[in-house]
Amino acid sequence: MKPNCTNVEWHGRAKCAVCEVRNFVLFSGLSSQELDSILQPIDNLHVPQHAVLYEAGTVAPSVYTLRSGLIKLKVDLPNGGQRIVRLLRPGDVTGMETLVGERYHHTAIALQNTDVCRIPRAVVMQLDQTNPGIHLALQQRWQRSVDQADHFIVALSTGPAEARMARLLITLGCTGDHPETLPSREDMGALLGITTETASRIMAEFKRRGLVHGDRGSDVVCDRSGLTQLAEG
Amino acid sequence: MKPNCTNVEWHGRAKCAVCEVRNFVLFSGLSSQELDSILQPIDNLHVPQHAVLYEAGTVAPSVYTLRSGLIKLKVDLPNGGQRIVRLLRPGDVTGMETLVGERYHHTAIALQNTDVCRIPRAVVMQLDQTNPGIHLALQQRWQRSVDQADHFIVALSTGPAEARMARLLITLGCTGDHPETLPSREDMGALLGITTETASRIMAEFKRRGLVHGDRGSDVVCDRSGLTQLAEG
DNA sequence: CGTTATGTTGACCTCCTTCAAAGGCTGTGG
DNA sequence: CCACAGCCTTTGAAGGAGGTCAACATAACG
Repeated sequence: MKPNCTNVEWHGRAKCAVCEVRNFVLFSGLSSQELDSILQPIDNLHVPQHAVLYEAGTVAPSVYTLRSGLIKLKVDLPNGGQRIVRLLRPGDVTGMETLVGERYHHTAIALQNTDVCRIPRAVVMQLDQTNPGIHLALQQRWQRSVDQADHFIVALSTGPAEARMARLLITLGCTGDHPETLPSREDMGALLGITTETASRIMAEFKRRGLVHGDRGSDVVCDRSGLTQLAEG
Repeated sequence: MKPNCTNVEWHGRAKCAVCEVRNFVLFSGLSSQELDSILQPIDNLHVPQHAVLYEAGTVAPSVYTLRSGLIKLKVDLPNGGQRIVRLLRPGDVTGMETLVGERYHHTAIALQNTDVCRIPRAVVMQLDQTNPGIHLALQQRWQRSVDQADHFIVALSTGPAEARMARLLITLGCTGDHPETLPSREDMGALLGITTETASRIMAEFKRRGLVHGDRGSDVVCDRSGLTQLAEG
């Protein structure tokens, strides 16, 4: 049986386009047979909203690429709270810490219904050694993690809460075009290092000022330029 | 002429012990000649306190390893302020973003008198391809950057300012044993996302409570257990 | 020495947290 | 279908934490 990635009859295959691993492998000049043997161990998983993809401290040698949805990486604080340190969007890779260590450093939880590919660490390591394309892609993913972490420090943990919230909405891709599904107020708080109540108050104020228009529920459309202005002040 | 790294007559060679690049190269089974040709382009630089090692946005294909001293990586904020996103200590590597892009993402400034090795990116890339040991070391360095960035989010940007300051002192290795040279109050503020005044007030309060004992100037000895208790509350 | 950065302290006010209560939305069972 | 429970969100009031602005002290430096 062919692995999902190369099986044209698999219904979820359209989303593979964002999978770096598959893309690089496909263009690496391997034979179709070699290709299949490499891709075989790659599992496609559906992670329902609020489900845990992996838990901090767990030993499980797998790397994940996000095909659709939204995932938060959080760490639990000694006082019982939590702090979200990264948001994963389609195309992002997570769990790379298992390439150099054995345990996950965060707990990964789906904020929306999400599809991921689970790639055994051995597969990544093998490809990394034999395929220069994968090698570069891996480095880029690593750097991307660093960049995203830096963004959390600079944009989401610096300045007054209002400006941070504005930056969060922009980061989430809340444009004026299409409605965007936002995280809960609690998660917003954990993202920005503020309380749930403050997050709620700020969002309510944004709605009153017309910076976000709520088409009922948590689906909103944002005033990009207005938010950008707030983000800088 | 022999490169510094392998020249036993070079006065600064003692500090090479912390240099991952050198260590891995030395044990890679290369001939002495090959070794020299690889290490030749590696420059040793002294970076005086307050000097800029590299500037954000600059194109300069070099990676640096820190041999001694302390360096801050900062980004400039739109409002004129600055935010420190990482601290580099001996053994750390920085500038790895130039392995996958061309520009530095931060400005690197020495907080103390510092010694670094400047390694052309081409050297790193070549070693990365030919030497599995270097390859793993690189990945570990990348992961270390991610871990440190996460630490800045979780420990230095979460909770009340007092707890964050306590965590900063612990992070800086302020034990009860030997006196530790601290950054300026302004830099502490940029590290924690608070104002210089608040940083000063908290440190003054710590001294009054006997959590840090100032042997004049910015050299202090800390009460580790007391700080640890504050850091968790 | 004066001059200039850096650290300290005070007063005031804003922002954010805390604690509490009330309002909405959803699912479930009668 | 309705009632009710449970969860999330919103809002209020009060207090505390941190920011701002300003004065002053102290140390570094020519």
